[in-house]
Amino acid sequence: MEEHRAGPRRSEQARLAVLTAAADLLAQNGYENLTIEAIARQASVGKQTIYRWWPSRAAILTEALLEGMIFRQQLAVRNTGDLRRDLTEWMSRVWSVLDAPQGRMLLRSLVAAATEHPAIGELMRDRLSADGGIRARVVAHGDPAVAAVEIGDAIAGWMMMQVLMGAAPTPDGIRAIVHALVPG
Amino acid sequence: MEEHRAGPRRSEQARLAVLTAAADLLAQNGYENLTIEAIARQASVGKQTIYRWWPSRAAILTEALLEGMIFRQQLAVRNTGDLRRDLTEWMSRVWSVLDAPQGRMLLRSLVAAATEHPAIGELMRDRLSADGGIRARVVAHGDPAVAAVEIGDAIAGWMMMQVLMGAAPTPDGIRAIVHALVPG
Amino acid sequence: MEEHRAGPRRSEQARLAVLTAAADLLAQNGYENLTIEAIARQASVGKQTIYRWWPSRAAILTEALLEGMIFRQQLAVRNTGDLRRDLTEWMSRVWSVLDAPQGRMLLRSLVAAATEHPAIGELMRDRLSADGGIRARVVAHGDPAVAAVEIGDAIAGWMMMQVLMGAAPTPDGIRAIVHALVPG
Amino acid sequence: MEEHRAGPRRSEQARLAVLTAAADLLAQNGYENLTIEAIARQASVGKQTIYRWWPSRAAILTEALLEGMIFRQQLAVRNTGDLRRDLTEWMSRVWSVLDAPQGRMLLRSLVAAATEHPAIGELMRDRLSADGGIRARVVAHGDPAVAAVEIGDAIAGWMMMQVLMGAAPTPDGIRAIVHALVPG
DNA sequence: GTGTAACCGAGACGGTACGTCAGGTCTTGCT
DNA sequence: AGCAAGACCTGACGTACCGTCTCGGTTACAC
Repeated sequence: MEEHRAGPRRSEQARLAVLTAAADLLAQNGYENLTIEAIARQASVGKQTIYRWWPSRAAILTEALLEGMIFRQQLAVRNTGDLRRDLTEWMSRVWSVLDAPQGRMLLRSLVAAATEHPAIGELMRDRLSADGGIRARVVAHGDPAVAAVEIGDAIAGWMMMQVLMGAAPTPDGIRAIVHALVPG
Repeated sequence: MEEHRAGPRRSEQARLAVLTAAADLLAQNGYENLTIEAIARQASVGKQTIYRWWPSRAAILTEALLEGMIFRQQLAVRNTGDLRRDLTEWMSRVWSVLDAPQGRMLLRSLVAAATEHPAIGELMRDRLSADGGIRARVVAHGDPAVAAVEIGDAIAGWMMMQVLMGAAPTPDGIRAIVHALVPG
Repeated sequence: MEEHRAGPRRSEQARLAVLTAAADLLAQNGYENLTIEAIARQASVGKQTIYRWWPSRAAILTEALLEGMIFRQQLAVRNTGDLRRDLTEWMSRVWSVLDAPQGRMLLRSLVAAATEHPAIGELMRDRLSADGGIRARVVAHGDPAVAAVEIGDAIAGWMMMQVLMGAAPTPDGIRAIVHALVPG
Repeated sequence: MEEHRAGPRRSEQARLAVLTAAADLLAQNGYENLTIEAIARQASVGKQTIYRWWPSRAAILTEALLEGMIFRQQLAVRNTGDLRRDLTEWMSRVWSVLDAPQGRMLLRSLVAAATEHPAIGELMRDRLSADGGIRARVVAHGDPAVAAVEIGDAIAGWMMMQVLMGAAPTPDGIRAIVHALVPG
């Protein structure tokens, strides 16, 4: 049975204002400088409204990620039949996004958030492991299902590693990792 | 020519006390709760002594890593002739270290620190990419030099990814990623 | 029209706790050793609560003075008809207060505070210049109104001077200054 | 018998540099902002040299006062035969000195220093109580010796009071206090 | 309609940590 | 042994946020 209750329901407007503000501030200042007070200020929302609905900074970001307010792009992997070429091309596109003014900061921030909240790690993996039908193609390629998952993680992990080291991945690097992971 | 100056020199005792305290507190409380004040307290050192010599929390950790106060283990990759088996065995050993009471927390903390300080990312890569002569063996295996580097990063990145997602890597997972990266 | 605002009001309890703590610590340790942190600690109040409402140490003392938490005594000048005798007697009483265990320290502290905050100087003048109807009597005595003010300041200034020099005023000294200022 | 000792004697150059620096900084920044470190820096002197020879900030100022580095002016009271006129004229001159750019700050600073060190109070009294032969003239005027001292203190105290209250003394005020203290 | 209970914005509260400044002591190499 | 330089530990500074709380105002269902 549903619980019936008087009074107003949760304000969708406030919820969206918070998520938007959080996403904006994250891109501008990085995770370390993302404070609840700043989010409340930017969103013109009382602090209590935030504490009422979200248990942590990371929870806000998780929701913002799920709402598509961060990493909005749905980068699909094309299918030309050549898996290596498709993956290489897809990774290049992902990198061009991350190299945009605040892309690096954003990814670094999300990694930081993930250290506090595994769910964010999973969301990042999903965004960075080229999941659009790739798995089936990897399996079709000859690798068993379990390897398909691991290969996705390796791709995502490799990209994270580059960002954490402040490295700018070269076309050669991308080609090499794809060749190593997906034998022609 | 050396610069000669009168007056007291930097206190090696204070330096080591700070690094030790930082390493201990990191393992106990995680990076988010690692404060300069706590380090100073634990090390019986004035805050100013820390601010005089280190520009940031992350810089302290970098130095502690380099001094071998964190991840002390020198996990060598054995050479039985079978690269896949050697790597698999090495990764399992690394994992058993990370699964020790504070291993996971430590790695997560270092990832968080790396988001603020790329040098820490590089140090982690070195510790996690099985660099002891592996590169030569990978090259001997048929992959070009560039791929050897990328494969190392992929291994390290994959492990970081598992930790961030809170996943406990299975023997199957390890075997799969090694198979994917190092064709028999 | 009054300004209406939602939200919590200023806590009177915190305000009084701060003023009381400040007065106590002043009497115990002197102005030089009166720190905001000690006041906050003693009053069980956050430092920010102090900084929110008072711009300086001296402002806290001013308010404490006005609230009668320092120099609580309302030392009235009696009127026996003999102005010289009344003033002499009043100054002796003031001195006995200042000679009490912490009286000297308190006055010295207030002088120190006054060097940073003229308003405290004015409050001290009021407390030390025997203003209760004296002015009218001085005027009635033959001195013009302006001189009445100056005579009050001279009395207060003389007492401050004695305290600053660490001197213990003698009955003779008091009698002499009263005679000099108020011709019989 | 004199104690013979090896090694260099106290450096007069360092001593004067410290006193000069202290006097300059006092006039510029006020007593509250006069720090040992700033004096050492300004005087190009090691902190230890200061701590070796002076027990406190106030002791430095006392010595600087005695050396005539502060309130250098020797304001003499003239003798035209009219004591009231002479005192009034002298006080006006003192005030014009105190009203010079840093005069007020200096006096306020000295008062603050006196709260920590009675000797400074006495030095100020000497400078501000018109001691040059005035005492004899006051006595000759008919007041007993003790009153002469008190009258001097009252003059000095009155001036301090004006400075502490941030008041600008008017010619009328000066005339009034002189008339009150020195009956024609 | 009218309670009434939960929502909302604002922001004060007791705290913790920040990064800086100065205090007073100690150490080093020079003169 | 005095000196300039400056590292050391200590502790206060004034600021930024934390997470909790208290206000007045505003819905929106339940009676």
